[in-house]
Amino acid sequence: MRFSKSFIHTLKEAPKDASLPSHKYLVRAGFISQVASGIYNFLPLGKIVLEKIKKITKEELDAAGAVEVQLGFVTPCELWEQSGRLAKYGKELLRFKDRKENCFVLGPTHEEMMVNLVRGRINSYKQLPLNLYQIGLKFRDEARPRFGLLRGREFVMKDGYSFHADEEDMKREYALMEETYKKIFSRMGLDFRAVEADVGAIGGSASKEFMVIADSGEDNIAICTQCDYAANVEAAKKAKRSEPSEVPEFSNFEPFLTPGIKTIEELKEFFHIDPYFLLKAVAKKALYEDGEEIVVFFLRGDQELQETKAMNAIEALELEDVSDEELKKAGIVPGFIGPYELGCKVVFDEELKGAKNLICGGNREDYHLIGADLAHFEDALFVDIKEVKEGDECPKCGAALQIKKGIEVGHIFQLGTRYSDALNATFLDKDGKARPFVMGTYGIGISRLIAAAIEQNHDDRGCIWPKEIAPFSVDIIVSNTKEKEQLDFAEELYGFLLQEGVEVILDDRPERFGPKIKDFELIGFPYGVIVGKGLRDGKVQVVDRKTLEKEDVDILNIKDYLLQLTKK
RNA sequence: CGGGGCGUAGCGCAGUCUGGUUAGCGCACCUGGUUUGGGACCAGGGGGUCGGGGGUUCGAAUCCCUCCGCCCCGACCA
Repeated sequence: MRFSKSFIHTLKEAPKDASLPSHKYLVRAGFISQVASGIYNFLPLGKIVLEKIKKITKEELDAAGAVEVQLGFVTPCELWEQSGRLAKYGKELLRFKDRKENCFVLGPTHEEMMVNLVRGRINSYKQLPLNLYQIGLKFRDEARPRFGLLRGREFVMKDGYSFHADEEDMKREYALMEETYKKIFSRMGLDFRAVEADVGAIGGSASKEFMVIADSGEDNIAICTQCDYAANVEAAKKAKRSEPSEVPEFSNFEPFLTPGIKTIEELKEFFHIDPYFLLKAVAKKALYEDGEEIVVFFLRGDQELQETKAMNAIEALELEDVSDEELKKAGIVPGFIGPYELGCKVVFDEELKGAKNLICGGNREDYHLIGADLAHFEDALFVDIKEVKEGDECPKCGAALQIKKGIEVGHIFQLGTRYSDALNATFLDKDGKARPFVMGTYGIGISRLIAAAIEQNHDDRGCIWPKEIAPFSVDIIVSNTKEKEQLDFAEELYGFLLQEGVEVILDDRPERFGPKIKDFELIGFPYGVIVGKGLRDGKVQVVDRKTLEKEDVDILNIKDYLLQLTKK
């Protein structure tokens, strides 16, 4: 492609509404432009990258035996009613009516459509398994779209759904998809981790997220520094700790006057005790489908509550903070909350099972209880509700965990029969009995990957594209297009590389050197060839975008040099 | 949805508080010339419903009402 005819328009200044590097650079370099909140145009450069990502995804999925289809973007409300998601999905579903007053939604995901497509066509266990996928637009009317392509309302997603006769076969496919996803993201040159994820209210089955490691990520993930353990903090575990060597001795279980001493920090000072032996109470308001209640979560004093775990523990839809006033109204004494005779639901962290020699709140203003032994609460709910922190021990190997930020670019899920049940999609098994399909579902954020790649690979000059998804691998810069020798040489090199199948762009614009090299750096082509003054001495310069190092190359060798460089 | 901010040329902004020539600057764009290895220079030029509607006023980008859009923090969300 010739730069002069390519509809590439770079900007010197970033649009003011961009904040993240990927957003700024993708707009400045002319990859995308904003249409409305969370909706973007893909300009020629952006389109090339998008197609490359699609292509890699398709190749690997096809190789794994999945089959591509394309479902309607506009889907009838009826299906959503059948699955029960029309109400549940809420405002994120963009609904509208056609001229005949039929209700439709713009598909935010396609479980319903895909199940509907398969039911009636697959009738026998002999036709299973089946893995169908599509790469296409999704629309979710997000409350707050942001960060450019990272969280748009309209976005490109690959979504796949597999159908199986039994759980075991579904798990086999799930493992195959995990391997396939790893191949896909590796080919794209990304630093990523497959992490264990929260399965949430759907429950029961496993789920993994694929995270591109980047500081601007919205998810926190715990990664083992030694083994391959990695998990979203919403699901991360840590190894069981051994008790501190210094155990406090309490002769009795009794109330103790602690005037105005409320926080863990204050208690630690007051009693000169390791917070390990303090019982921390975190009160939350839990919302359920049919009401709400106050729940108190207890942890050791040196731990923090992980809200997603806590929410799952009591099967709540949501947890909200409670004010001191609300607590008092419920007869709870903020600052002095303990498990004894507390008039609400309590949950203990699993680490507290059988714990003793504790200090806990006395449920009475200015009193704590010392020498508490949780053996009294044997029948209470003990589950993992604590947040994993930097430096905690890995549950698999015991080495230190580190916490990093990640951008979720893929998610695989053992779905089970949730949708096939709801939509009555069944097949006949060997015994001629009708059974619901056992399903898996697998997603990749295709357009989000464009932004994620740049969040991970950029410097203060612009994008640094991984080679596999870069728009063009070589940018031939003609330093001065009025110098006939330069232009002729560049044209010849351009023709040669095209013929050799190298993805090359020729910067033949009648600009000076400055803007051209700036654009090279901003757009982030992997290699630049500067055809300029050095030509007199029989040299051109090759620039590596990543290192910004320049190397003089003899014009007699440049063709081989470039072929070598861009060879896959 | 709660809190904050913004809306003036394709992009970035000044002007608004304190109403008053023809609404200005940088970049980009067009013409001519010079220049040509790190976002050139000189001269000339084109481009504006000042987000929309309503109001106050002799007079509104500027004051008031209202609607819309966009961004940020949070809540939410795969």
